[in-house]
Amino acid sequence: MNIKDLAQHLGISIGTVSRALNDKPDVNAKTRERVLNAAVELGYSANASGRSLRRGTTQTIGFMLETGQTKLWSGDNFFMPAIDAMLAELEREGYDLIILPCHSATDPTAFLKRVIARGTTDAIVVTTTMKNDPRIEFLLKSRLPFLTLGRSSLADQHPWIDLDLEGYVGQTIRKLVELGHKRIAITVPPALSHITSLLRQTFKKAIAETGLEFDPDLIFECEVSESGGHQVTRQLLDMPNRATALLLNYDLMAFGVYSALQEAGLSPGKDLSVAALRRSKPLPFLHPPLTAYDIDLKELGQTIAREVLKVLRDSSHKTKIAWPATMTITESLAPPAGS
Amino acid sequence: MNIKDLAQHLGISIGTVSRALNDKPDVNAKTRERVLNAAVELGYSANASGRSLRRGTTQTIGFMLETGQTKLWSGDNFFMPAIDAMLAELEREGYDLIILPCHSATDPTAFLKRVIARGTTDAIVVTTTMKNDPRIEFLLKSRLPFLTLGRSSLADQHPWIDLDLEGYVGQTIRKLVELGHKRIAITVPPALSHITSLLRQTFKKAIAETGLEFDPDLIFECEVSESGGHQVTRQLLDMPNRATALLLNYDLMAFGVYSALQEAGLSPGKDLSVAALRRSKPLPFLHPPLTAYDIDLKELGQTIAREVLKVLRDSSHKTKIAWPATMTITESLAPPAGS
DNA sequence: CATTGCACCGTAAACGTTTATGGAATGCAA
DNA sequence: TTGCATTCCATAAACGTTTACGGTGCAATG
Repeated sequence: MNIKDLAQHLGISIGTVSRALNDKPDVNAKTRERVLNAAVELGYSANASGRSLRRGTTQTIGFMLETGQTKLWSGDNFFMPAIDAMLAELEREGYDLIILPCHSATDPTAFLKRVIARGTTDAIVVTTTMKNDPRIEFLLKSRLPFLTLGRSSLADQHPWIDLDLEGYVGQTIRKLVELGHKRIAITVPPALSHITSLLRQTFKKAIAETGLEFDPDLIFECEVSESGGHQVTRQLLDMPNRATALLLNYDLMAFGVYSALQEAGLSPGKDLSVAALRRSKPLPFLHPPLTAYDIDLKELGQTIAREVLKVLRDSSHKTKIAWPATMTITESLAPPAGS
Repeated sequence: MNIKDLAQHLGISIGTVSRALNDKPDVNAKTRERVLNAAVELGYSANASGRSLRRGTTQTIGFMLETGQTKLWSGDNFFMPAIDAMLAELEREGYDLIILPCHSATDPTAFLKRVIARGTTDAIVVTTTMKNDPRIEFLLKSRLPFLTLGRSSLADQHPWIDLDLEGYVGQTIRKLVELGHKRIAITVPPALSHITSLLRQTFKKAIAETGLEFDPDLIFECEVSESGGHQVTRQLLDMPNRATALLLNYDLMAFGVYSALQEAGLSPGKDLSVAALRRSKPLPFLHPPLTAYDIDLKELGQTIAREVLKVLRDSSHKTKIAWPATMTITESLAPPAGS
């Protein structure tokens, strides 16, 4: 089903068919209608290769995903609701979205290089951005518009959207201090990730701003999982001058935290205040429910879509968005035991 | 960076460059080497549109995903490890994989129609297959090779790979009967899904085969979530002649089951045997650990990739695979309380 | 009636590849 | 020397679009 077939079927030239389908001038209203009807009737859609070869544009946004990653930005079903929202937003502007999965064993930069050279997308959204990310150096040299989810060390040179972790940390700590806590702990993922150093710095800064004393031993670098939470809690409980509040960088760790507390005859909230930076999943069976930040993934997806289009249309546009979220405070936060 | 640029840079014709890059004959060994070196040096990859326009093939497999779906085949991070394995397998054969997300509000059949008409992929993998699935009727009429994950009512006419739920259910029930259980319950998702009717039939058949009496009241149609599990357990405990074993179609429901049991002063395993059909996530903090089927997602991904290529190369090839899994039996299965 | 302007349409070039075809150069046998 | 096969390469067509350009027919205008 070519444009040629369609033209033949209608008894007109392919030029006219193309103009009719693309809302160009120089085509009679009746003819246009005939063409449009025939197109839906025969199920014609312009061949993607032919069109983009001629146009020099694919009308497609790429969303690069590294399979085998389970960091803050990629894990679980975090992306699905955001992608759903992106799709709706992009469709209104006539763009498609495809997800480009990069195999865990292939070099992400080489992968990007091929994608760009082949011209499969007009712009690209990059996930799981790392602090020193070779992909970004490469993208900056290329001409392809891109937007990162997460910040790299070159954040000032490229458009990005990131969770406002600084904000979440600061707000939580202020709340804890307000409740009377003096020794506050935090978990951070193992070194590689940009998040690790960001959290470390932010935590230190936030503690300093409240006038508390900063103790590096209260930063726990640990596995991002349920058992990681369990382990950290055991460590924490064994400390001589132990913390009275714990800030988790991943909500599911709370399972481990809660169970470790129970094993020690302690209860969350009362004996140890617990909060998480981002709620990745509703956890209705944690008692008490967990204090955490709820992110509006739908709105986030919309924003990602809008911003990537802005960058696409104006390459000088440098989006920099620290994404806000609202903390839902529950009984997992309480004044420290002694007070 | 065209093939023309590359040819000019080397001082030879584009025809020779193309032949060199594609391992065709009629090109001097030295010339070929020069071309290949220049290609990597200048970062040349053939433009996708040009190539596939000429070749009539995109060397790409599509993986259709419906965002906003959280059924057995799509939810959570189920796909990621499988896709990772698919990528590795496809790469060896020179194929790429792209994920095609379909917005929750757009008609999946129309979406497919566009994808096919535009010729974006050479074959397609369809997920969240439903019992009466209009997508499949359409795909059967089209010429595009496809493979479904899950079975439709037209399963005998198209290639599919599906979880061997019949096997899992049968094996579990035999095990329970062996332990002495006489009244066994099962949960099924709300009606729409193919899985619902499949599970109903399979359950009935498996019960009959063991010689037990079939009681339709022991099939609980409920929400696929933690709170769904909670609700079902409450219902179950309130029955006069209550079941002594419960088979969950979704492992995370176990959170709700366990907590409802505890609230009633009962304990999982001892007072109610609990098993799940598929372990979607390790749940280290359930005590006792949950009996469930563990699926080898890596091998599954490899198989999906291999089979879709078979279908692509031989359209008469009709893959039909009920995917096996091994049950890990724990103390969540025990003889019924009275025995 | 001749001229002009306009609305509409067909023609052909171009996008970046691949590949069938032909042709130049070389080597070798007669 | 000629003839012929072989090796290597250049040329050009083709894939399905879009779009600049020119052309036709008709109405309006002088």
